[in-house]
Amino acid sequence: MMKTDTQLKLIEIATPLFATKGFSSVSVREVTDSAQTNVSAISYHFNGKEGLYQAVLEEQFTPIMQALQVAKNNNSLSPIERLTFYADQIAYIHAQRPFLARFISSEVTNPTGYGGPVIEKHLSQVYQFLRSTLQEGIDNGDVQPDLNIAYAAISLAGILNFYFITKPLIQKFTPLTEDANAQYTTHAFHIYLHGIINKA
Amino acid sequence: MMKTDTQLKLIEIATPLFATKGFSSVSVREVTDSAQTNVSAISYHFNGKEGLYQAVLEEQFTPIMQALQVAKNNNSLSPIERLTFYADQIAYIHAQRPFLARFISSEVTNPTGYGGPVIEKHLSQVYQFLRSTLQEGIDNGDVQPDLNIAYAAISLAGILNFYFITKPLIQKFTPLTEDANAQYTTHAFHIYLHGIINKA
DNA sequence: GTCTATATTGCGATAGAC
DNA sequence: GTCTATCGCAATATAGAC
Repeated sequence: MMKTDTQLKLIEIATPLFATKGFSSVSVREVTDSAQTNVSAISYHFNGKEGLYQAVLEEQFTPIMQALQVAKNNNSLSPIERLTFYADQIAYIHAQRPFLARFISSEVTNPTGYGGPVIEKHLSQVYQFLRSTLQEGIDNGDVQPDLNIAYAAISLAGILNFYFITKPLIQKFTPLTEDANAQYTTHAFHIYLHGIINKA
Repeated sequence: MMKTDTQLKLIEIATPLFATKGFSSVSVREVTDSAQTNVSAISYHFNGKEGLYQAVLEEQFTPIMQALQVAKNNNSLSPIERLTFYADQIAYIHAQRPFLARFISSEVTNPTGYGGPVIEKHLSQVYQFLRSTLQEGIDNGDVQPDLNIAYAAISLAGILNFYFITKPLIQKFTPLTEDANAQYTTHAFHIYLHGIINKA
C-alpha cells in the first residue's frame, strides 16, 4: 500500500509530537494544524488518531527489524564480533531515528494497547538474539562460563540503550558533542566486553 | 504538614494508576471511584489533579534522596565500596517502591512540567555522585585511568536501572524469580566492575 | 480528497447543600 | 470534610458541501 503525500506529511508531523508528549497528550488538531490540513484528514487516511499512531510506530520500527535480520544471517562472524555489530547498529539506528528511544520507553512504561504488542514482539527478538549469542560465546570459550546469560543480555541492552532513552535529560546537565552517540556506544560496549570476556 | 487518611488513601490509589497509564491518561473520577470518595476531594485536598500528581511524585522520591545523602556522608568507604553501596541501594529502593522506575522513565521521556524539574534535580545529583566517585577511583589507582568518567557514569546508571524500567516487559518473555532484583543487580554490577577496574 | 460545521462524549473544576 | 449536581471546555469523530 503506497502512501500519499498527505499521509507522509501527517506521519512526519505526528512523530515528534507523539514521541515528546505521549499519545494521549497530543490532540489531532495539533497535528493537522501543523500539517496545514484539517481534522477530518486523520480519520479519512488513518481511520482515526489510533491509526495514525500505529502508522508512526510501524515506520519507527522498520530499521530495528532490518538490523536484526542482518545480524542473524551474518553467520561468518564470531559471537563477540556479532555483539560488536549489534552495538554499532544501536548507535546507527538511534542516529537515524532520534525519536525511537522515546517511543520504546514510552510504550514499555505506559503501553497503549496497540503499540504494546509491537514493542513486545521486537524486543523479545532482540533479547533472544543477545542470549543465544552470549551462549555461543561461552561455548567457544570467549566468554566467562559462569555468566548468567539472561542477566548479561539485559545488562548489554541496558548499558547501550539507557543512554539514548535519557539523552534529553543528560544534555541538561552535561555537554554532549555531536559525535557523542558513537563515542558513548564504543566506550560503554568496551566496558561491558571487558566485564564478560574470558581472561585466558 | 500532616496528611489525613483521605489524602493518604488518594495517594495510595493514584500511584499505580499514574505509574502504569501516565498522568494524562488517568481521570480524577477513576481515582476517586477506587478510593471510594468523590471528585471534589482531589480539589479540596490537593488543589486539583496536578497537585495530587506532585504529592505522589514527592512520596516516590524521598528514598532516593535519603540513600544519596547516606552514600555521600559515608567517607570511610573506598570509591569502589561506595559504588557497590550505590548498586545495593538501587535494588533496595526499587523493591521498596515498585513504581518508581515507571515514574522516572515516564518523566524523562514525556516530562509533565511539574515532575520534570523534580526528576532533573535528583538525577543530576546521582550523576554527579557517580562521576566524582569514579574520578576518585582513578586517582587512587583502583579504576582504569583511560576511562571517560561521564560515559562510565551513564553506563553504570544504565546497566543498573534499565532492568527495572523494562521489568514489566522482560517478565513477559522470560521467567523472573522473586529474588531476581538483587540477583540481577549483583550480576550486572559484577560485569561492570570487571570492566572498569585497573588490572594491577 | 479536502474542507466546514456540528454531534457527542468525557474531562477537570466548582457551587452549594449537608 | 464530604457529597451531588452542574458548568464550561476540549477532545475525537463524522455528516455533508464542494
